[in-house]
Parts: sequence; structure tokens; C-alpha cells
Amino acid sequence: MRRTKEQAENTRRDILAAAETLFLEKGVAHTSLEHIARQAGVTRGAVYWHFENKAHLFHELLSQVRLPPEQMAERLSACAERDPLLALRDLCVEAIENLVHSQQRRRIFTILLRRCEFTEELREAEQRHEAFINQFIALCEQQFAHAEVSPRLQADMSPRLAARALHALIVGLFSDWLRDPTLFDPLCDARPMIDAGFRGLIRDWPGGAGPRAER
Amino acid sequence: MRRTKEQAENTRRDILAAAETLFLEKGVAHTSLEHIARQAGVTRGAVYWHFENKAHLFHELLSQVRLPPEQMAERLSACAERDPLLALRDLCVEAIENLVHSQQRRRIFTILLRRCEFTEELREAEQRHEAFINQFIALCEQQFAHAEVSPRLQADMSPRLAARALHALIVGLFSDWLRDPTLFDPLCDARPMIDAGFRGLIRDWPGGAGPRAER
DNA sequence: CTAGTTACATACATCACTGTTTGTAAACAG
DNA sequence: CTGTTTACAAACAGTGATGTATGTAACTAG
Repeated sequence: MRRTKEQAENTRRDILAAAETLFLEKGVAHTSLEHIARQAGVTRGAVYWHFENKAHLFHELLSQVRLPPEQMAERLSACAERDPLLALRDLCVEAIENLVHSQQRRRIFTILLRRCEFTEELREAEQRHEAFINQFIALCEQQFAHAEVSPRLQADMSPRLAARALHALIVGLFSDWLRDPTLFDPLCDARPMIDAGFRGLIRDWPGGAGPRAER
Repeated sequence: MRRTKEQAENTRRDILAAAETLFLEKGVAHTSLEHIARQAGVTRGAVYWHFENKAHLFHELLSQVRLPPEQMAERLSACAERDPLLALRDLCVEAIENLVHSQQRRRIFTILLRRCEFTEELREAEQRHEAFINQFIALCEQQFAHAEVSPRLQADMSPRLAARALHALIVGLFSDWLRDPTLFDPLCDARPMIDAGFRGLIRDWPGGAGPRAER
């Protein structure tokens, strides 16, 4: 009963989708490969064929939604003629809004934040994720350290600290909203909240009256 | 080999301590009651005697570090003669600094944020924790809605939104620092970061030159 | 057309965990 | 001092998960 390459790719996707569903529902540790296989309509044989083990499966799940940092860096430097901070602000707002637009992102970040244990087993996936975060923070710091920007920082803020505060705000918004989506509405609240963050970091940050970002 | 009441209390504490250690090390789901018992120098019999099951054990672990909300409310209203926001600010800063001062807090919050899966099994503990968070947010909102305070909010900020943004910042700082303690030093950085948060929410927030809180 | 390989299913061996039950010595109440 | 309860230890029963090994039919390259 061998399948064609295309069919094989489909079962692979089915397995990933099944894992996504079950990880979200019962947590990573409490989901067995048997479970995943059944949900995907295959046996564990298929799972072990496509993935080394649960940790690798998890890892590949995560890779599906991470914006490659190069792309982020590109987006930030693309609009170099504008205020570099406005580009960063828009990026942050979009990151949060994206949770609304893609249920897959929402599911996977929920798994990441609330349905998995970062322990030996998932060390590799964790490290990749951490590397990603560090790159994001580094990018922020870079923007804040920009020659035209750093003089605008509030007195008690270094580029380093500003980057960390901004990241904390975003992570907090992610994890709060994923925990309870009724807390706020990303589509209308993310922007003012992020703006508030920037206002605390930057002296002359344009107030609530500032222009909306172009889309 | 029955023990005296005092001895029993000790084994209970030993079990909790063992669970704390192992949950942190290997995650809640990956830690068996057998493991915990061994680490505590007892058998599973003792564990089942003192706790109904792993979920209840986990629950009692968490209760060890949560500041009762009444105490928070009290602290906030205690210094009513001062700016209510300064009291809130100090409370937030302290919450973060406390992570440094108590390794137990640090361990337990690490477990909460990175070593457990919020799934059916832990539903009860999760709900209590969530209730606690909601009370905290409600308290913040209350402070921001205070008659003398709300006119000072930035134009695009409601008390509701401000409370949520502040909580997100704190949660983010918690989870970032627990993930990587080299990111910043709570003892000197928490205050400016929290101040930045407030500055983004409040118009006339005293700048970095503001007075340090009395201790 | 036919090796050889692929994409699985099936079977096997092993082990770990949970919950419960039973046993028991020692503490404690009266 | 004695019956009762406490604070466990030990044994039991059942279940499920993992990794691997083996089988196999169909695809595919030549």
C-alpha cells in the first residue's frame, strides 16, 4: 500500500495537523504518538516514518509559524527613510494582530506558551525558539541604538533596556490574550498599547493623535 | 511506624519540596509520584496520604507563593494619602524584585510559566491562578479609574486598557527574566522599566528624576 | 519488466505510572 | 493500659507509552 510522493506529503501534513490539534487540547506531554496517529488516520508506523520522535515533530510544528528573522530585519531596514521606530512599532502591532488573523498561529503560540513543558526532551526546539527571541531583541536594540533614535530615549532608558522592555510588553500581550481573548481586542487595542510602550521609552513619541500606519 | 504530628508535617513539607525540585527539573507531566516520593525519601504511600493526586499537590505548591489579593488591595489603599499610582508602581516593582529575593518564588513561577501544561488535569489550579490574575488586573483598573487619576491617562488609554497593558508588561518581564536571567537585573532595571510603562499610560508621570520609593 | 525502494501497518518487548488495597507499628485519646 | 486512629510501606492490578523490528504492497527508476 505504498503511496505516491504527493500522498506521502499529505499524510505528513495530516500528522502535523493532528499533533497541533492534540497538543493544544491535551498538552504535548500528555499526547502520545499513538493518539496523534489515530487522529491523523494512520498508525504509529507512519508517524515514526516521517518524524524521529515527538520532540522532532514538535520542533517542525513550531517552524511553521516563525517569521524568519532575516525577513524581520529586511522589513525594518526596508523603510529606512522613515523613522526606524515607526517601522518597529508597526511590526510589533502586526505581530499581535496576526494572532487574530491566523488560527494556526494562535494555536501554535498557545501550545508554546501554555501547553508544553520546556524540559530536556524539547531542549532543541526550545533553544531554537530562544535564539529567535534573542534575535528579535537584538533587532529592537539595534533600532533603539540608531544614531537618530538614541538621543530620543528617555533619560533612564538605554537601547538595551528599551529593547527588553518592549519585548516583555509584547510577550505579555501575547500570553495574556492567548490565555483570555476577552481581555482586549488586538485589532483595536494592540496599537494603543504598543504606542503606550513606545511613549514610555521615547521622549517625543507622537501621541494618540499620531497618524495610523499605512497598510 | 507511625510518626508524630510534627514528623508528619515534615514529610509533607519534604514532599512539597521534592515536587518543587523535580517539577522544575523535569516538568510537571514528566515527574511521577514515584519520583517525588523517592526524592523525598518516602514511598508513594506517603504522597497519596498527604495529597489526593499530582494535580492537588501542584495546586498546593502554587498556593505557597501567591500574595493573597486582599493583602494587595490593602497595600494599595493603605497609602491612600499618596498618589495611588505610586503605590501601584511600587507594588509592581517589588513583585519583580521578589523573584530575586526568594528562590522559591523563582522556582515556582518558572514551573508555572515554563514547566507545566495547563490541561484538563490541572484545570483547577489554573482557574485559581487565573482568578488571581484577574483580581490583580481589576485592582490595577481600579487604581487607574480613581477620580484623581483617570484624567491623567493618556488620550488613547482607558483605565481598562491601561490595566491590561501594565499587567502584560509585568507578565512579560517575569517570563523573560525567568527564561534568561542575564537579560536584565531586576534590582536595578525593574524600576525604570515599570516607570517607562507608567509613563506611556500617564501624561504627567514623573520622569526618571522622580523620587525613589521609600522602603 | 523487474529490482529496489518507499511508505507505511503490524507485532513485539519492555517498562513506567496510576490508583487502590492491605498491612502494620506506633501515637494518642480516654 | 487499651482500643482506635494515624501515617505511612508494601503489594497488586491494570493500563498505556515507547522504540524497534519485521512484513508488505505499491511506486519507481532503469
